[in-house]
This record gives sequence, structure tokens and C-alpha cells, in this order.
Amino acid sequence: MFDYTEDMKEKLSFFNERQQKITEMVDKSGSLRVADLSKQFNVSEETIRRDFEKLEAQGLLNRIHGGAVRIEQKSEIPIPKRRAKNIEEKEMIAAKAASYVEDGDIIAMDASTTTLIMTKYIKGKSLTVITNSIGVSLEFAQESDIRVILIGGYLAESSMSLVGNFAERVIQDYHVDKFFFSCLGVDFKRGVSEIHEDQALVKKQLISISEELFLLADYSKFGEKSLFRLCDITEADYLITDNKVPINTIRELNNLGVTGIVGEKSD
Amino acid sequence: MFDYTEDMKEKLSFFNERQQKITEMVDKSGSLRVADLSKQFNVSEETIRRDFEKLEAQGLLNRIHGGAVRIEQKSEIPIPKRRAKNIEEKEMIAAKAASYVEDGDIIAMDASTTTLIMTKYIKGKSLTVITNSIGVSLEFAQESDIRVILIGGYLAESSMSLVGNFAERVIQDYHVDKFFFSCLGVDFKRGVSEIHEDQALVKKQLISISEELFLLADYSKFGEKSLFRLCDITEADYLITDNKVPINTIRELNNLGVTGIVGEKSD
DNA sequence: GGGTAAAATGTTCGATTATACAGAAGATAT
DNA sequence: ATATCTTCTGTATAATCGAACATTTTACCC
Repeated sequence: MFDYTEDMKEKLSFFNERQQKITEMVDKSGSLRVADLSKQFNVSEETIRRDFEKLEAQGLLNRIHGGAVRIEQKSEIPIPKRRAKNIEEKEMIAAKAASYVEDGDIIAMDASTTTLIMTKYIKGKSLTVITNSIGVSLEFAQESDIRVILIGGYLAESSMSLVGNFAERVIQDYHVDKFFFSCLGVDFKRGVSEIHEDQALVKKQLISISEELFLLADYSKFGEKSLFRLCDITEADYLITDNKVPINTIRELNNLGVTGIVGEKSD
Repeated sequence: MFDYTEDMKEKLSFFNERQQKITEMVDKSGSLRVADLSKQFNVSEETIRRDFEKLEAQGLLNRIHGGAVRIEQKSEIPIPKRRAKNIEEKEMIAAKAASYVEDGDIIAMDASTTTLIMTKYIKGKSLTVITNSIGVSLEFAQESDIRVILIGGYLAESSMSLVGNFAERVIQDYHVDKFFFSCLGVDFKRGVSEIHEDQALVKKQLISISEELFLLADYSKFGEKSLFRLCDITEADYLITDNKVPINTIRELNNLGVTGIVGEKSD
């Protein structure tokens, strides 16, 4: 006889009851502490951390030191802010990155502030540039020796860039010598990550057709991790950063086979 | 010994959450003081400064002596300006054409002066717009109810538009209700023609996926013919022109099944 | 039912992180 | 200018984390 009892549905839950509860709790209260949950559920703190790890991977919460917080789902419209400040570091990084661009290169550039700054250092060269940034293409529009390919897509107002899955089909036909891109976080374990899924998609595509990867990340990016993983840190060939990054970090990079480069003040 | 009660501490806020709160607070009030926040969150001033440092690096606020302020943002994308001949006629045509755009439409617009002018008459509507014109997309960038799809391609500097054969692959997936486009020549025998091959290609593609065709042509276009044929004149559903066109021409159009429409002065 | 592989959980410990504190250097106001 | 407030720098410390390994629980198969 079949006996559909309560027990059966328990089995079917794809994550355990505790994780389910944690998800509800974080949605309700906004933040949770590892220590608290450990006591509350009568399990070790490690277990709670492993729960967090899984839930984070599923995009159900964000981990922070000491606990976890609810994911704020507001990134659609209200943050056109990501620009401006630590211009100084970005300027250094951009100038350094530009020095790796050679005549005849086919390069790709993402839609970040740093690459936008980069444009002024590589004007005058003879290049093919693939990008999804309207700003970058406008900068090169007047340059007769630079051929610009703008990847099509939905216009993301906040970053003035183009995103969307149909870039995929187009990008695959191209070969790129050097891809210059930024990210939201660089973490030795979690790799290179980005907060916006659509930007992440485009970058991943560009990564897949590029021979050399130049990751541009100022000091504030180190140790940060965000939801969407672009690639492993070791996949990058060069990581260009600024002089606020500890020398040990650079050493560690070099040990991993990533050429860590520190930009210098040029002005 | 200290004698503080639970409510004094209110320290469920840990690292990330505090930074998040600070971001909200600075957006709301415009400015914050280090000393105030230090008391409010029950952490040392150094901690608040480090928070500021990180948030500043992310471009979420600006630091000042003693505190931090909201960052005021200006658009850094230059809006391309255009000058053209027959502005008056084009204005009339554009306004008329815009009156055919309805809420909910999926429209396509080419990279002509007339469609660029058109944009100002259809702002505020709720639309999906497919275009290969950077100018058109920039005009709509701030419009929250307009979803812009920019067709990718090589950047043609002269017209600030995108051309190239890979538009084909992408365009085919879409359906367009109304396509608004211009041309170089309209001739009853030779049809609608264009001088630039690459622009012609994109327009042909858009024509093939569009239900209704709105051809925008001022009086100077009639009788002109150019190298690349876009379509037969009878394929257009509407032809919007100006009052310098002889009334006989309009009649002839109507006889061919094309609704000839004359724009009027609106100012 | 017993055996076994896989998954979940616990334990330990070195590494990392957030934070406080103190003193020097810098900025501001009177 | 000088007194005061703010910031920066380095150091110390406690909490927290992550990795490796040990143990338990669960699932599955014969």
C-alpha cells in the first residue's frame, strides 16, 4: 500500500528545514548573526556558515562578516552613482593599462569608469575596439584610426551600456587580443565577481573570446565578493591596480601566475 | 564599571549593514558627521572613517572634513548635436509621425535626422524602441517607460549609428509594429533608395520584420534615386511628408495604396 | 537487515577581519 | 598664530572565518 504521509514531503525538500528557516528569517529581519543561529538551532557555527554559503550561492542572501543580510533588490534604477570618486586611483590604473595597448591590436573594453578614462590614453593609436559602452564608443567616434564595434543590446541607463543575451551570438564570431575590464569584487577564493547579472553575462562572453585578460581593480575591490562570478582570479593574465594595495597581495597574485601591476601617478 | 543597558548598545548592526545604513542616510539628509555616526552606531570614529573610505571608493558618497556628503551627479555622456537642412519640414514630419506612435507599441527608428527630431515628440509614452542610432537611444535613455534596444555594429562616425551585417542575426528575432525611417530618394518607378550600403542593409532588415512602414521624406526627396534600393514605394503603408509636395503626388501615392500624409506647422 | 558510499555536521587551529586605541600629522576656526 | 577638532598611521586584540580532518547521519544497494 502506498502511504502518503507527512514524512514523504519532508524528503522532497531540496534544502533542509534549517536552511529554509534561515531564508525566511533573513528576509524578515534583514540580518542574522552566525553565533545567534548557532545557539538557536543547536548546531555548530561552521554548520551555519555552510548553510550561508549554500544560500548565498543560490542568491537567497548575502554573507557578511559575522552573519548574513538580506539581498537588497533595488539595483534596477536607483544607482546611477557608481562613477566619480577615487578618480585618482582609476586614473593611475587606466594610464597603466593603456600602456599595454599596441598598434594593430583588437581590444575589448567593458562599460566601467576605468575603461572610460582609459580611452583618453589610447587615442591616436590604430585599433579595433569592441565594447558595450556607449561612452567608450563616443570617445573613439572621432578617431579615424580606431574602428569601433558596439555590441548591441538593451540600453541600461545607469551605466549607459548595452546588455542582453543576444550579444552572445554576435560576440562569438570575433577574436580579441586583449580584454580590459573591471569588476565589483576581487577575492582570492571566490574569484572575480560582478553585481549586475547582465553586465556579468557580457563580460563572460568577452572573456571567452579573448586571448589576454587585463583586470582593472582599484584597492577597494580586493576582498569584495558579489553574486555573479566572472572568472577565477588565476584566469586573468594581468591585474592592474593602485598603490594602496598591500605589497603582499601583489606577491600573492604573482605566485598564482597573475602579473600584478601597480599604476603610478603620471601627473 | 559600566552600567549600560541593552537598548544603549543597539548593536545588532554589524559591518555591512552599517555601511548600507550610512549610504541611505547620506542620500536622505545630504550630509553626515563622523562624530554623530560614531555615537549613533556605538563604534569608534575610526570605524566610521573606514566606512566612509570604502563607500567613497565605491562612489556612493563624498568625504569632507568631519564627515561625508551626498554625491551630486552630472551626466558625462555628451549629447551629439546635429544640424541639418530643411529643419522646418523635418520638424513638421517628425511631429506628424510621432502622432502615430501609441502606448505599448514596439517601434523601430532608423538613424536619420528626422527620427532624431521625432524623439522629443514621443517622450513620455510607454514603448519599446529598436534603433541603430546612438542619438535616438541617448534621447530615450532617461525615459523610464521606454525600453531601448540598440542594434550593435560598426560605429559609423558620420551618422553616429551602427551598421554591419551582424545586425541581421539579431534583428530576426524581433517583431516590430511600426518602423519609422527616412531615405535619400523616393521615386515612383525606382522605389525608395539610399546612398550608403550599410545603412541600407540595416533598414532592409528592419523592414523585413516590421508590420507597418512609415516612410519619412521631405519634398526634396521626391524624384531622387540612389544606388541602393530599400523597397518599392508601394510597400510603405504611410508616407509622411511636408506641404511643399505637390498635391498630385499625394494623390498618386494614395492611388498606389500608400497613405500619403502631410505634416502641418505645429508651432 | 547489513554494509557502504555520500552527505551533513562537528572540531581544531592558523589566517583574516573588524575594531579600538594612542599618538603624530593635518585641517579649521577664532 | 594657536588651540581645537579631524584625520592618518601603526599596533593590539578579540571575533570570525576557512580548510583539513574526524565523526555522525542519511541514503542506497545487494
